[in-house]
Amino acid sequence: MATIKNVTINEVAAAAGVSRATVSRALSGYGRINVQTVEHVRAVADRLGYRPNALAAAMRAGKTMTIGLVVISDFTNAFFDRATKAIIDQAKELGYRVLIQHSDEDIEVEKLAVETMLSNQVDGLILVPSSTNKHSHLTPKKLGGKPVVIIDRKLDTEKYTTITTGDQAAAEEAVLYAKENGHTLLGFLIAVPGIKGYTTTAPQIPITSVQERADGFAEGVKAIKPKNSSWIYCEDKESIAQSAVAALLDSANPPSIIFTSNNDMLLAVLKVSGTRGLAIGKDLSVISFDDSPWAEAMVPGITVVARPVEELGHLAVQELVEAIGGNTKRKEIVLEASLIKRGSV
Amino acid sequence: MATIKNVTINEVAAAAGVSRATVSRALSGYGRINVQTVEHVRAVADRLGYRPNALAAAMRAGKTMTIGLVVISDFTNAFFDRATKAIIDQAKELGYRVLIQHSDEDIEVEKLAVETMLSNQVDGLILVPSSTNKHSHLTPKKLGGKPVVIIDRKLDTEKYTTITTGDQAAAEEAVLYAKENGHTLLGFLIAVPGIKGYTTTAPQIPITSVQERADGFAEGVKAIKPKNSSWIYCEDKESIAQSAVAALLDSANPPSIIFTSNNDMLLAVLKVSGTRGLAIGKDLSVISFDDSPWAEAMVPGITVVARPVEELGHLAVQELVEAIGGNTKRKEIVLEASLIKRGSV
DNA sequence: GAAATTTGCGAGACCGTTCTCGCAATTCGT
DNA sequence: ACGAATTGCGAGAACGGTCTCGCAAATTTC
Repeated sequence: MATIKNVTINEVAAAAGVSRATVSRALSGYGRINVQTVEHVRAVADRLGYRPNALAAAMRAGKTMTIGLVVISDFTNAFFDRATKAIIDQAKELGYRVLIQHSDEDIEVEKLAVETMLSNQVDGLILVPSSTNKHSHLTPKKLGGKPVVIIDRKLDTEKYTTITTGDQAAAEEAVLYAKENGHTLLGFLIAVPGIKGYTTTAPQIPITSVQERADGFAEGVKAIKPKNSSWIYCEDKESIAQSAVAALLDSANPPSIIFTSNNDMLLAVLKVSGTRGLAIGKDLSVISFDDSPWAEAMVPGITVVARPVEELGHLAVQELVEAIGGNTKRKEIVLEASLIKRGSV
Repeated sequence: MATIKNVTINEVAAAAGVSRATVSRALSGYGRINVQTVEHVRAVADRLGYRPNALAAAMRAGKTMTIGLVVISDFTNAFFDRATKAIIDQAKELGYRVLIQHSDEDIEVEKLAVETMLSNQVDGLILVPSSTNKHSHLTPKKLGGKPVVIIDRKLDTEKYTTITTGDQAAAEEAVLYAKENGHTLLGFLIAVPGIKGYTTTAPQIPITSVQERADGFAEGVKAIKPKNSSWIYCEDKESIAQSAVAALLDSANPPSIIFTSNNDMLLAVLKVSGTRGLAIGKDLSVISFDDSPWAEAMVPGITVVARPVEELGHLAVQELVEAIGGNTKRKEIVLEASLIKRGSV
């Protein structure tokens, strides 16, 4: 492979007839240096096509201007893609680069990813945690003092800056809205990572945001006292989800509206109702979590709980950069989610 | 910010009572070294929580095991998100990390992104080019000999390894399929970056994949000789796209089927037809580019040209890593796109 | 015009690894 | 038992920057 030697600061120094130190001063703009020298060095550097080695600078400075993002990768759910984009762009805005790894909802993969990030000397981490209670790899000692911002979910500790959305209130609001529209037979389809198949008895939910949604639904049910409410907790897998939907629809008291905890579940509802010839918004209503362009464009539009994804991503970077800058104050930020009413109810 | 000093190889060496060189040998497993020494050093390193500094290693080795990905960010279109995921995961598989920047279809941003990547000493680049003919920033000299793999689109040169999908054939196939279904009034809605508003006269299309789609459609039209075919070239923006769709539908000879060049355009068609009460698959048919979970789940399902995104991403990494390894042979890989027939026609 | 201050720049240490070289100690061969 | 080969390890250079320190020259001050 073309071993084209990179131009280093030494070559520039030699060509300009000055020392390395002077070149560094000229290009980085610090210390005392003659204006003409600066111009001369700049010209020579340009001519040689000099490109500073960010690695070397980072080593000396102890800062890489890189942040690590460890995120679930689940792209039926536009949430993490949009968050990722927001994070990358805001990071660029603040002069940072982003290194990304996927944890795939697996705590061991997450640990490895964090390890990789730290080994690459990221200045800080943004993390969607795979587990609520397993965070021994995130202690300040393990992180070498590097700050971390937790997004989308909470941990069972208050040690870390966390940015989440208020899903419980929004979930409850969704249920109340269903009652306003005359629904008294409710179905809930909750995707739960880590379980196999589906079950009607509430399992341990390892993700706080999902737990919040379930809690919010439950609060709503308590408030509106519907004729019936059926709950299914489901593995996040297309075929399983479809069976779960079928089970809901085939039960003795089938729901007139189904609440889904994410877009995967929503798609399962759409698919099954589609094959059964049930018209969404007429024969069967549905409310889901997380908005997307297609939820809006569908006919009828899907009523969703929309979360401020871009805001969350931007904030995460901002908070992280502040923490990198030395602000050790822990924060717990909860952004507001809102119900967007469309034709699916 | 907690300035917790990282444990370096020097501390490990001191604690183990050996030299730096021996620690390095013990942990990296090269050179001549006593087995017991290895065990001892390993134990000490573990006890101290030593984490090698990948930056320092990279500097010495001249390799960062990091690849740079410069991609358009356009997430109505799941294409680039899926590709990004595939690339990150395949890179991890091969021991590489991924640094990501968005070019937003802007050549200047792209240049800057490439510059940043190189400054960060990536071992190679995967790039979705913003421009067909502006690639002076990609010459071997500018890249410092680092290899690059171009994906999704071609350049007007044959100097680079390129991985694309055969969109033209698939587009033509889509048109033929429309005829089979009795359509003789065709509408084409092509998203063209860089133009303002929409136009019915064919503009310069700066993206080869989009050009291919247009060409394929045109070939199809030539082959089936429909009663009428209307073309609209459109800025990739929601409101504009909707006006364009309205214009198509309000024309003297409105199409019975609309072909869209991407998902943004598809969504515009769905939205406008929705508000007008036109039933997709009955009153109006549609075929789009790029498959997605929701195109499948909709009722009726959307007929699409599906491109092998994950395969493309995997291949891109594989080819790049080969090139990093020293394989200088340029390749031009074209993957096959296929028509997935659903109810929207 | 001499002392004090300021200016501009070079020498060299340093960041944390890897890896070559050479040296002493051990093992081997006959 | 003595030279040859092998083994294990330490010293130190190198990667490409940044930055402190100190020195000489230029400028200012009274």
